[in-house]
Amino acid sequence: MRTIDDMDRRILAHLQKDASIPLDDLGARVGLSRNACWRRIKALEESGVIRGRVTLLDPEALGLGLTVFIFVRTSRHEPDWLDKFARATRAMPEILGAYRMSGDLDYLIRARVADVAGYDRLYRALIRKVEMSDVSSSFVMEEIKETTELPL
Amino acid sequence: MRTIDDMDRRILAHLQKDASIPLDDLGARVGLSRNACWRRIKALEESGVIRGRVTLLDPEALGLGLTVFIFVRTSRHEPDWLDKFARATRAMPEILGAYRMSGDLDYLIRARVADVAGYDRLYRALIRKVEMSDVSSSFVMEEIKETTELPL
DNA sequence: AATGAAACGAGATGTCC
DNA sequence: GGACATCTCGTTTCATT
Repeated sequence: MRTIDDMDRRILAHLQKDASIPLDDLGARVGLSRNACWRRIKALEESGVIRGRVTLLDPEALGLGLTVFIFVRTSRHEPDWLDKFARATRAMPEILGAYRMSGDLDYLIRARVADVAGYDRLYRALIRKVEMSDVSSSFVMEEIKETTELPL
Repeated sequence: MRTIDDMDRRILAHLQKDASIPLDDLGARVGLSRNACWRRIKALEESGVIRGRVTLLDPEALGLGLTVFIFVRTSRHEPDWLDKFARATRAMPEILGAYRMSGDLDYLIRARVADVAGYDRLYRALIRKVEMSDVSSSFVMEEIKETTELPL
């Protein structure tokens, strides 16, 4: 794996905020020439530090005004169950995140839907696909922070 | 606000996955000329549907192997407290998401840290900044799904 | 081994029909 | 939607330290 130095971090910090910044500008900001930047970025891509460049959309504008967290407990702890759960959540586009947790909570799901009716559809589809003993949901009233930027 | 039709959705679906796709390829995939694609994208940017283009990084490669969810209850419900909480979470780069919730849970925080020691530092920094009556955390054992793609 | 200057070429941008 | 001209910017080459 590539050793990431301070200059890499500075470059990544900028790219995390805005991937469409020209190499000239980026170089000027971090104090490097255009192709020194370019070489580092390419190396970071090849080593897998950079996962990709994506376009971020406004959920509100797309009619996805409601974020919901779904807390799941299950009595079934076979690997088979996890497999089914993983396939189900990955196949449902409303589900943005799914996590197996420590503690007494077993699984946590983060999803985006239009409204409460949309949540209900998601909920029904989910329990139809995977057996769950205890499901409780909590709606996001206010999104205080939401970022894709990792701490560097 | 702009009305988003089916063609817009198809374009956005591709851009959400990969922002660096050439306009020619994008046009071929959705069945539109490069020019038509370009015009739509520009309109979607100006109307705010497209928020921006960012680079996604690999947390593991950056030594951020641990995702943690922090559940917060507070006895203080003045707008002043929320203000302080919002400023604190926004200022802490380890915190990727912060939400005011419905139900008996008051606030939920999603964060990325290196390890349990890193979590402890974050926890201490947080309670030093904002008064909280009840904080409990749960660590992510397995990231089953994590995406920035919204359902279209 | 990493950098910078310069040249090259692909693709984005803007305008025409 | 297509065709065009222009120009920015990613990419390659090479010299330098």
